[in-house]
Amino acid sequence: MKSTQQIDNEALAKFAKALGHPTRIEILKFLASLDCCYFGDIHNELTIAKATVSQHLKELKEAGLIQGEIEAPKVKYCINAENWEKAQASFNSLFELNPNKENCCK
Amino acid sequence: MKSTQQIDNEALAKFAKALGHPTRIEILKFLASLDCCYFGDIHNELTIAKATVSQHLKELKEAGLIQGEIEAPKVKYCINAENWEKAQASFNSLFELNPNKENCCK
DNA sequence: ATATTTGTTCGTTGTTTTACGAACAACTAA
DNA sequence: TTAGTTGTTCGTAAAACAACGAACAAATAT
Repeated sequence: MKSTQQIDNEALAKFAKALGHPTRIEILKFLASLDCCYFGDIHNELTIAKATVSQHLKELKEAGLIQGEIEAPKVKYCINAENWEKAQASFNSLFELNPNKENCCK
Repeated sequence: MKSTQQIDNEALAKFAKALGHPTRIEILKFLASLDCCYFGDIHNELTIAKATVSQHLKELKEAGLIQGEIEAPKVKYCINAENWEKAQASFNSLFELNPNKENCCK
């Protein structure tokens, strides 16, 4: 059986992995700045093919960081506020460990 | 020419990518809890081949999150405190964006 | 001098990621 | 009914990732 610790590590790693691409960071910052918008708005902000944008949005959605809703023929996207806070808490708990500032090696 | 924004996104994505694997999270938490230790101590904490551990350490080092020093025949590792704080600041600045809690879609 | 300990690097295997164009589905407008 | 708009999905290709055993390098111990 998995320990809670391992589960936490996996949850954090999953969020981190979703944040691990500049385009996805850009999308998240854009969404956070607007509350809500359509696929086309996001695509306009970027310089990559729509198929690629769609793929990045899918990953962010699967990680739980955003959510989308069809508003035909458009698709509306926004940050998933609940999971956004969970992610924030996860990263905080990692960085709060605050390792010794005197590095023991170089 | 790249905008500062893009550079920031890349720096953050680089940190996030390094954090994007449960084993690497585990390594970082372990290191943060001890100030410093040897490769063997890290390997003992995990249940994977030493070649794989070495590979994960290399990635964490390339992301700047840890540093290592040879103390023959052992290798000492620790968190890179300076970059750890930079990473913390990067994630903080992302999550501080604090998107609207009223999700516009589901 | 030889064997042992400690980690890294190499080579391999299979999986995942990133990016794209093209095809498609679903709705709207003419 | 037909054409246009909006995004997703499919198929593909190249690169990166994850994991391993084996070989190796470098120092220490015998």
